Amino acid sequence: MGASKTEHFTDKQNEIASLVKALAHPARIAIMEYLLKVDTCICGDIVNELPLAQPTVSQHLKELKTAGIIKGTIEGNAICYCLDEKVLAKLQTYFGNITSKLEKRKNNCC
Amino acid sequence: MGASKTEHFTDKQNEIASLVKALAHPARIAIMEYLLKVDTCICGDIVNELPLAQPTVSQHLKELKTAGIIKGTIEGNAICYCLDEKVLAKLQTYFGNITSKLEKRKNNCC
DNA sequence: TTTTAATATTGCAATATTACGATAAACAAA
DNA sequence: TTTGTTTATCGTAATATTGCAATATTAAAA
Repeated sequence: MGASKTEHFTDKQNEIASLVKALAHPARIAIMEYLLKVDTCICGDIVNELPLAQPTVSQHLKELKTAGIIKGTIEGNAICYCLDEKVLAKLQTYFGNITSKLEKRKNNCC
Repeated sequence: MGASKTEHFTDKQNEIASLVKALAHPARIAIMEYLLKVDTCICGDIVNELPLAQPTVSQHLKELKTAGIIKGTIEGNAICYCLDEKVLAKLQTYFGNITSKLEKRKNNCC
């Protein structure tokens, strides 16, 4: 086994799980935070920012890109990366709905 | 390898990554949504709600519990599960900060 | 053209995850 | 006590993830 049984869940559940999975590693959280910090697209120095070898960083970037969290456009012989606002807004909305539903209910039985 | 190099990242980055990782599977998203839907602690029928075998569900519940997303209290010979509002609020705040920072910057160069 | 710099891909080893049958443990009910 | 119900754990197979050295690719610069 080892493969998730995605076919049994709703599209929305699979979508959220896949977005969240793309961020389920400290290196990818760090990449997102770095792209946020520099406050612009960054062309180049992502590898130098992380305590990981270049192929490893490249792999993490690929996962973020595949999930849609970041976008990368070729800029000369470097690549310009930035965050996709829409996709991150999706996550914010999702967790916002969850906590607002939880706040409304005040029967905290546990 | 296969093991994440968590020691190279900040505590906060590791914490968020670990929370997010606990939700990085459609079954665990489904469990969270079910606990939200029933609008109370639920004692029992989580296994019946999911298209997975009982040991598999038990394992997913354990991961959610270890990460702190859910709490489980023994209730007779059943177990009463519910969401931990505080932990989910942490995620909401995190993604809220990210999107609000992204919205402020209007230099969308990509 | 040759060199240099930036990024991607390949291949592989170590480890983690997912899933479930079998079984155990805990406890209520008969 | 025996039985049934609920949940956890063990063991194991299949698959995925993580990390990096080696190498390839791409394009600017010399």
